[in-house]
Amino acid sequence: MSKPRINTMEELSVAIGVSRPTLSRFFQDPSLLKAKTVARIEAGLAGVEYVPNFFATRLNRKSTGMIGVIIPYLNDLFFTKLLASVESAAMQAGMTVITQCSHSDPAIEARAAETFMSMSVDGAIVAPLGDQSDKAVHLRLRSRLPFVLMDSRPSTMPDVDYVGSDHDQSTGLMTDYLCRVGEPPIFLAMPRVNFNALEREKAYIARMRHLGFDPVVLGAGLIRENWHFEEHGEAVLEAEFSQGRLTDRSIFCANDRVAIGAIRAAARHGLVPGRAAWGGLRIAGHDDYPLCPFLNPALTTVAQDTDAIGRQAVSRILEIIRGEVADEVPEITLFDGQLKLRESA
Amino acid sequence: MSKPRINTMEELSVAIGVSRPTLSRFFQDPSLLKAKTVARIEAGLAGVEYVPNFFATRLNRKSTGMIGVIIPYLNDLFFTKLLASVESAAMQAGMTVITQCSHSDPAIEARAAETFMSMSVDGAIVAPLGDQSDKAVHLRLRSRLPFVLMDSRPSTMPDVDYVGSDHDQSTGLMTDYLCRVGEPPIFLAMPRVNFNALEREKAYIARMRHLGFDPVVLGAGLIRENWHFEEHGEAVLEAEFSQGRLTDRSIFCANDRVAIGAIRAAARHGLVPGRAAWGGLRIAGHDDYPLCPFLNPALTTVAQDTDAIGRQAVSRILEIIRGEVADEVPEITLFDGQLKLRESA
DNA sequence: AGGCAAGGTTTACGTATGTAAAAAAGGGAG
DNA sequence: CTCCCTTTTTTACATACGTAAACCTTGCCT
Repeated sequence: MSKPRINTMEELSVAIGVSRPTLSRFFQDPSLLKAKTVARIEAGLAGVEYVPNFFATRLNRKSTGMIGVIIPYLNDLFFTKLLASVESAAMQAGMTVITQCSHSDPAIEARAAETFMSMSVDGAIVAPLGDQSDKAVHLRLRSRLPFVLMDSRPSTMPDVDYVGSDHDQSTGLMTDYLCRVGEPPIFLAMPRVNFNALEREKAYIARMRHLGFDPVVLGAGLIRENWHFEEHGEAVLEAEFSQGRLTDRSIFCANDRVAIGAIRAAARHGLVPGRAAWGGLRIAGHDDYPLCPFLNPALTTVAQDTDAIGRQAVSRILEIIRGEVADEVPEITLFDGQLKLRESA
Repeated sequence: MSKPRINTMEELSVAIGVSRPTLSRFFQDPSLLKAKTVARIEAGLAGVEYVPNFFATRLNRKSTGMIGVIIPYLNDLFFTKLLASVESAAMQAGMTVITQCSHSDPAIEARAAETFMSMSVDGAIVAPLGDQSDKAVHLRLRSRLPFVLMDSRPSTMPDVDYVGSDHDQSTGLMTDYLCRVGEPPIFLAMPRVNFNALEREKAYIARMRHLGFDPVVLGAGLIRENWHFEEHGEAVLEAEFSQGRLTDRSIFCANDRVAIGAIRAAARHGLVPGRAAWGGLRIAGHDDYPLCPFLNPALTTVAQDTDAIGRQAVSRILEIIRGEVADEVPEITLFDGQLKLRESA
């Protein structure tokens, strides 16, 4: 019942009665052939089990049609959203995306980079780890193939193509809002797993100073460098609330997952953050994690435009691949954040 | 300053002064060579920029050392946890994982399968879509290479290797618990995006009958086939609560994301689910989504052992790859769920 | 010194396809 | 019917490495 299996183009050519080079052209671009020939090949193909060999195909081509993406961490909906956006844009451009997750381990990140070079991907989009990232790996990758950083970047690589959010703007936006309608906020820092952590902290401090308030950063001391953000947020605020401190303050969390932990800590102490709530406690986040609207209370936050970031990263890497860029002129694209006013602040 | 770039093994062999076949053996297994030779090659390699060509390497090998994984949806922490577990197990076995997400689109799933066949992955682990999945695609993949289904499976493929949770057990566990300490639960169904949705529903009904209670399934009518689970849970219960119905009942949600929406709906009506709470409303979930402990109230649920599932899927595919199995004897491995008693029920 | 074994080198062929150039076939117009 | 143009086939070579067999070194042992 099953179709006869054919392993090589050679076999296929005798089975269909068309020459192998013609088949080769057919698989690359059927429009190069006469409609009649195309029909004949397609008919033959329908009665047969054949898949062209990926490796042989790419071996002797200039372009592999693949773009490699490295993300630092999988169990975070922010990165999955970003990845989905990248994949969608790449697919639309006819590219195959190879994703590797570095699992917050520099060694794995390096191995992924090695794999990409070995596979001659047409370009690489990398969301780096923080200081742990081996800069030499990024530089080596960049020297070998089109390369763009995404989501966060080291301050030591200011001259590399980069697509991300404007954290001065987004953090400023939220700081402004919180100052305008209530007590100036305290900043609840996040683990320093990437460069954004520090960038947002700095942006908050700068904005507060600009507004004439004293910045206060919380939780920077006991920050462990891991991805258990909720735990971190809860632990820091639990320590405060249990001493009766901060129960009527405004708390701006470095990201939504920290804020989720913060809200949890508040709940354990019978506190309900939110403008209308009794007591004056407010909690805000950053990123617009998909679950924000469903939290209790719904989390006020500032959204990163992950869709735009993903699309722009792909669009930029395609430009570089196609050589449509002046060399040595890296492009930095920053997207604005958008205020999402909900219940918690 | 940068090292001279070398593109082929041939070039490398003249640069180092070792024959190409020797280099080939070096890259595959240095232990085949004398320590002195290995040292010489490594020294040469250190002064040079060379990465073996992935495609050429795999072209003429029997094994590619890759295993392909298809997951249906990225923006769900359950699948990312599962994927992380698979990747970790595969890496430990020295395999490279190629992940493709079908984005809940059968066409993309088919394309991913095609890619895997084309790349001659050593085996494929597939978490299928629901009824939309093209069964022919799975069967074709299975006929070509080692294949195991993961997480959910169609009832029409009972004779295929499968690793997942025992939903009769897990759903029964929660049903038992809810019946024992309170009002028999209503079941809040989830969108039918995969086969687990229906399987859990059936398991609930069977267990309720067995306990002598009348099963009641909610939300099965307005189920849209998409992954907006939280929205679904909130909408269904909003409709009930706003009519004053179900406010003192036990509600067993088909998964945690539905439960998150359910809790949200409750909160909007001033209801706080939980055993100790006033009113008697209880809400429970399924899966142990990573955020469960941080919800307000913390969600009582039954955990799937994603780590075991991922490891077993890899371990099984490796068995098949190595031919350590009697043919035609598919293995079905189901892991037990574990009750996670928290606050909401 | 001669014999022997281990490790390396040479040589040659295989892998499945891309690609280019020359030769042949086909089809339409005059 | 013949010429010309387009499409396809033929032929040949390229891609980067795996693999096997025969040959050559080297060093050790007797």
